[in-house]
Amino acid sequence: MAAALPPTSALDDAALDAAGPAFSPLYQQIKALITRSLQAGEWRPGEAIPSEMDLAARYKVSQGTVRKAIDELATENLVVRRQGKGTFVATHAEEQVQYRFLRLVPEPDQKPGPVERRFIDCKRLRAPAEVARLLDLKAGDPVIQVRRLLFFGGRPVVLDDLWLPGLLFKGLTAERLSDYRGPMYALFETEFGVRMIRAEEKVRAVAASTADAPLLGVTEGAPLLSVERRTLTYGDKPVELRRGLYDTSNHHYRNELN
Amino acid sequence: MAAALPPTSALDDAALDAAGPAFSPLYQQIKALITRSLQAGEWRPGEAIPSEMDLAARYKVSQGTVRKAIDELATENLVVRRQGKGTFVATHAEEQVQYRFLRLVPEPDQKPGPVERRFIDCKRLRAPAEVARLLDLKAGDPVIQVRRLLFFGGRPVVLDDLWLPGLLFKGLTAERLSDYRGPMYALFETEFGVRMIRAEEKVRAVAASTADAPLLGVTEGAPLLSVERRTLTYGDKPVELRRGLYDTSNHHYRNELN
DNA sequence: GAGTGGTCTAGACCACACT
DNA sequence: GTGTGGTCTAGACCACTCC
Repeated sequence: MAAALPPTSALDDAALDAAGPAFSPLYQQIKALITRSLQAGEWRPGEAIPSEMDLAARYKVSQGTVRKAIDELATENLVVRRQGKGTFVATHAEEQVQYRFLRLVPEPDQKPGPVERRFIDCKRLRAPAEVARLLDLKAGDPVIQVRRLLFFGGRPVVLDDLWLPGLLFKGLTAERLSDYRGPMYALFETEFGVRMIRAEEKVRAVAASTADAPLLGVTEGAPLLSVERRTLTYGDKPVELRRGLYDTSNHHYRNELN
Repeated sequence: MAAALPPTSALDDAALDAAGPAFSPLYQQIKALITRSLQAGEWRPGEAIPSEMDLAARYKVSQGTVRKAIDELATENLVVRRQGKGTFVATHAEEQVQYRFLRLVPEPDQKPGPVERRFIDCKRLRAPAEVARLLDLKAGDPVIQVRRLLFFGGRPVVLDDLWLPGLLFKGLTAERLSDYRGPMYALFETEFGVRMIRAEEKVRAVAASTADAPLLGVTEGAPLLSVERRTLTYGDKPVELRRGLYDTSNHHYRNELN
């Protein structure tokens, strides 16, 4: 580790004046360095990162220290370890489950039918104050709004409204969304270099509005699950806002508590 | 480790015929042994377990192996590590947050008022088929049903219905529930020796029924969040079934996706 | 067989809490 | 000071994948 400070090194007073503890374990520093390389695209999604021994040599630390750093990156789903092969940059493209963040599952008695998508709208507009605030933008900044339906077994179940920062997603059109095979987040990752890392969701029960009810094939006022998602990329920077309306007649939102 | 098999030890054919891989890392075996002691109550909730060095000596393995076992137990919230003090058996009694499993949070504009509880009912009955199935009981086995309301800032927000295996919770009465200060799971833990480890929840949007609406102070048909929880103890044994109805006018169900 | 991640060990030292 | 968990190291061997 040439650049990083050893844990016990003295710091000048100016550094100590800065906020936060002027100390972090070596493996945390290594983790931060690897994360920086991931963010900078030094290794592309799906590719292998250097082996633990290589990284240990690069950063001048022991393999065990690199291992602990990678362990944490793996539990945060930034990388995936595969014994005998290497450690790979996580991707939304080659995942076992289609939608990593979608917690909606069919009731046990339902047949898991095929999933279809229909993009209703994709337009550019100026960010309303609330959207701007949640995306860390200024009100009036360009944003892209996308509206789409998800069908399970031929029936509409999810109505999604998305807001994306216009600057990050230049050139996004309804056509590109429709043509792309695979999860939307995989397209964002490969075409726009925006990697969805984690998300926060707020779930509520709401009544179907006059406008939304026919799209989901429910009666006006029918109870729907409202799922507001704020999706973050590296450094907890928000890059997507999403409001989903779920018809939970034959599906439910599944969650595990630990 | 006297009893546990070394990772590479040969097994006779009968053992190989049994389902599952006939191998687990040493630290997993240690983890299982510690878990067994936790389950058996060798150390009570809130108490410290032996130090890593002591456990290493007891099981005849290195401290690092014990450490890895405890690390996993800590991430599963079975124990809590405190630097300089020791490792402690997790408990619902002395927690920073009142309700570890309750994901309901007030809207940002709401003042977080005091939480009050009101127990409406606590009766013994025979398990309906569905309840029995989910609790791994036989239909007709004795169960205890509890109904209660949670108030936030004086207003009813959560209506809970619980089903508990009658054999595990002998002597549970509405009075004991009302008199107890602290989370219900803490009472279960200290009075009945039943430790809630993790849970699965199914969330849906439903319309308020004629019977439930007045309890929550909403109009009939108003959209409510239905939260079905199945709570598990050691060995993933189900020990509680719970159906909550949440009024999400001023609160929401919060979730983090990774 | 070579290379990768996974496990296990033994020992050193650090940070923290109690006494 | 003593004891606890937390970090870091160096080396050995195992399990898996691919050539």
